[in-house]
Amino acid sequence: MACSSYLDAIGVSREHADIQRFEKGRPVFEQGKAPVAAFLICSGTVIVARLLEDGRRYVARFALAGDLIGLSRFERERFSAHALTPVEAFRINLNENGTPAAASAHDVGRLFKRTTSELDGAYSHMITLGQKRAEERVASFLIDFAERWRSAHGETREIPFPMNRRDIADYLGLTIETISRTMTLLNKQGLVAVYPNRYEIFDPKGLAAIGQA
Amino acid sequence: MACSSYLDAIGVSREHADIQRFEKGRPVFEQGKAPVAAFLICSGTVIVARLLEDGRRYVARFALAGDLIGLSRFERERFSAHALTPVEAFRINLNENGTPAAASAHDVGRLFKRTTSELDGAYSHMITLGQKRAEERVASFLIDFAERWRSAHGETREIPFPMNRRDIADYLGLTIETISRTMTLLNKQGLVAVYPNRYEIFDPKGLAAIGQA
DNA sequence: CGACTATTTGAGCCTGATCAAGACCGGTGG
DNA sequence: CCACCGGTCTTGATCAGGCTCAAATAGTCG
Repeated sequence: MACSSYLDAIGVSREHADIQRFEKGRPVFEQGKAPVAAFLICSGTVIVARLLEDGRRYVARFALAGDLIGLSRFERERFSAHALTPVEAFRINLNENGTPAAASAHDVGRLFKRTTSELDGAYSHMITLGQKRAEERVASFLIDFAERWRSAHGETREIPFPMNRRDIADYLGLTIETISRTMTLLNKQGLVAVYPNRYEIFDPKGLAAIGQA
Repeated sequence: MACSSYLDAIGVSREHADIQRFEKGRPVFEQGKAPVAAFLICSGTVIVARLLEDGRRYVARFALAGDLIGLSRFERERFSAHALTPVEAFRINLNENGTPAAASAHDVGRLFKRTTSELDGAYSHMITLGQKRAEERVASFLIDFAERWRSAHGETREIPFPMNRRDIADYLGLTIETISRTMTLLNKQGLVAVYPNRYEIFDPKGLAAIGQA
């Protein structure tokens, strides 16, 4: 099974990783509860989000096959993770310093490298949130997600939206109306074709030029 | 010297860490150049920022004594780091997987934990950028920075601004004018006293209530 | 003291939020 | 097969928070 190659990539052996299945809509872990473990997504899409006191929601990331979630260790989970589609994931038990139980120094090194690149991704997303206008945000999301989707699922012409507009809005710090309007705009410019639950990029360069930075 | 306790915290021994001094305004490392090493700030303040093609700037963080910078490993530095004040820092050489040369598994574990908490900080800042209004952003910055300043320099009534308004603006995704106006507002509400290069918090709870989330 | 820069303040505008319909889509049952 | 229904998405009109442009003021350093 291809999934075990993901395990190899972080240096966790099969016998330390239980595979777990989640139906669409089910929580993988929940904000406020005691942390259970990290999960290595094997198939499907997971949304990682935090709910603020006043009801606003902040979406931190969309995790695809090959992605690790639930690494940061605190007394309570800071985020909820939910399956946007049926999900298969390896459950990886962690010891109290946040490294996988039964991992070698070399493996921790690989995990560490992964974490620093997640950190880099987080900083990139901050730029999106702090400095970009609506059109730029949506364009970079469409490019970014397509790229990640393809690296997880292979080259496909069309990319699905496993998430809804609300999810995208909360991820990009915009409203659903602005997401919709902006996508329509990019559509009319002939850069992409956007449908309710999938899209296709016609002009990657043009889109990238807008998403830039 | 107190600084070496910072080294202990990440499990790097004195002999693997050269101390280096930077004058105010000097780069610690520069965007686009080949990465040199990580630095553990020992005294002073460092600003970590990225310049976008179109001239916009994004400030990722302000690093104080005890903070580590330059950990993420890529072919080229993604950020520049500059001394906002005179800075002393330990230079920590890294091997290609991004872990300190000559660190034990246990030490890498500690470093790893530090990185995950930096990641958590990054996610919190994303909330600030994606979901908060100007007043909320400035309030949380003032609280946050005061807290970090005090944990690095001890309890002081007044907190200095080692950075200028432009730096704060680029950190919060706002303009200098909005920073200025908002601070004046918080000032008039009696929550803080803001001067050009220092401030004092009068009502931590009230300020926190605004900065919330 | 004077030149220069950083910060504050002011006025008007624009982007994206809000409020409000309307269209579309998928599923269900007659 | 199609009418209906609930939710999601799109589109429209208006509003407001924060940006832009502009000028005054306050610091800073020689």
